[in-house]
Amino acid sequence: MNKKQVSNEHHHFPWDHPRFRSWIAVARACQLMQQTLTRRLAHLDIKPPHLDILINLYRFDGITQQELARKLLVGRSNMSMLLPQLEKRGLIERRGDARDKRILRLSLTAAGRVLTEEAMEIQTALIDDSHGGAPIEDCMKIAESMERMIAVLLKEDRELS
Amino acid sequence: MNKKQVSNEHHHFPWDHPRFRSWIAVARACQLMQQTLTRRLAHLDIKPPHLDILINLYRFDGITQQELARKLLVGRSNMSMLLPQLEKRGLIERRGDARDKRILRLSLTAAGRVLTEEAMEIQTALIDDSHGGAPIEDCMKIAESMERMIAVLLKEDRELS
DNA sequence: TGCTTTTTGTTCATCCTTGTACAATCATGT
DNA sequence: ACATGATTGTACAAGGATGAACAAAAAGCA
Repeated sequence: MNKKQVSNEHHHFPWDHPRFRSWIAVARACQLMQQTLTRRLAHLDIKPPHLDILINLYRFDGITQQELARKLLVGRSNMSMLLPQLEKRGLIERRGDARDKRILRLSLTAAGRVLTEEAMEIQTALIDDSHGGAPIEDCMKIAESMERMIAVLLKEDRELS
Repeated sequence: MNKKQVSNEHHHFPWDHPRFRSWIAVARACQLMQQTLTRRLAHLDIKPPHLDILINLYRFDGITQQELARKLLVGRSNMSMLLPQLEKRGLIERRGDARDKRILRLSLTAAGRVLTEEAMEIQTALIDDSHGGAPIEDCMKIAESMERMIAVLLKEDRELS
């Protein structure tokens, strides 16, 4: 009659575990969010990965490619593929560092800043839309859970390197 | 001194909005989860997309490629690329339907079922690990929030078609 | 100083994902 | 029955992400 008995029955399928079901929902929501954001950004001719980059350049002017890749949880080679595109479009600038000639410091151009602000408004509008007026406290709770998970998973990452 | 005054100041940057910060955390957690799962599944020679397919075949035997693609929120062409691989490896079977010759009905082979069970254990273990003993009620609350978002975003999807 | 190791960014091959165009089959309406 | 439109799966080209191999530059150390 207690919890242990109930959970020791035959139905040990993953989708019967609350945590599993919950995580599947999170993953699907992320997926849908990406797809919807892709559609809403289409007229600006950028995609979510580009926006991630632009937002970080907006916040952290002069960041390096390495730091940027680490923040976005992607490989350095990914930045090497995407950043030249944004540079050619005149949205960002890459300047070599005087002290360390390996480093390229990134910053937004005026045009890049304008486009980033426009895109960020689209993203925040989408986030507000999709949350459908859910209470802020729920968001805070979710953020805490997610940040705990991120910490755990990042620790596993470090240990492998 | 009240909340309204505080939030009406100059700092209308997205990352000052609780919902925005919360969603970024969700997205990053998903990303990390995928990467970690990829590593933990490597020795089975499958990746998260394959596991998604296998789990759905495990649950819904005889599903069609179309239905599978819809459940996974991916395009039909994606299934056309991945399923032949799994079929060649002897993990799944594709049989034509008698009544509707367009349809291919999918099912797991014995080997596929074994591998799926093994992979599902890895995934549930990872989910449990990463949640670090967080209370089940929190997971349920998160699941509810995410499912509400999914409903909203899916509705926008339908309206576009 | 000179040698080794580490860090930073690029290049390349590979795979995943998408969208479009297409062929086959079915459903619908006349 | 027959023409039209919808649905299902495939083929192909294009773009994004990854990891490994690589060159240049810096840091550590004898």
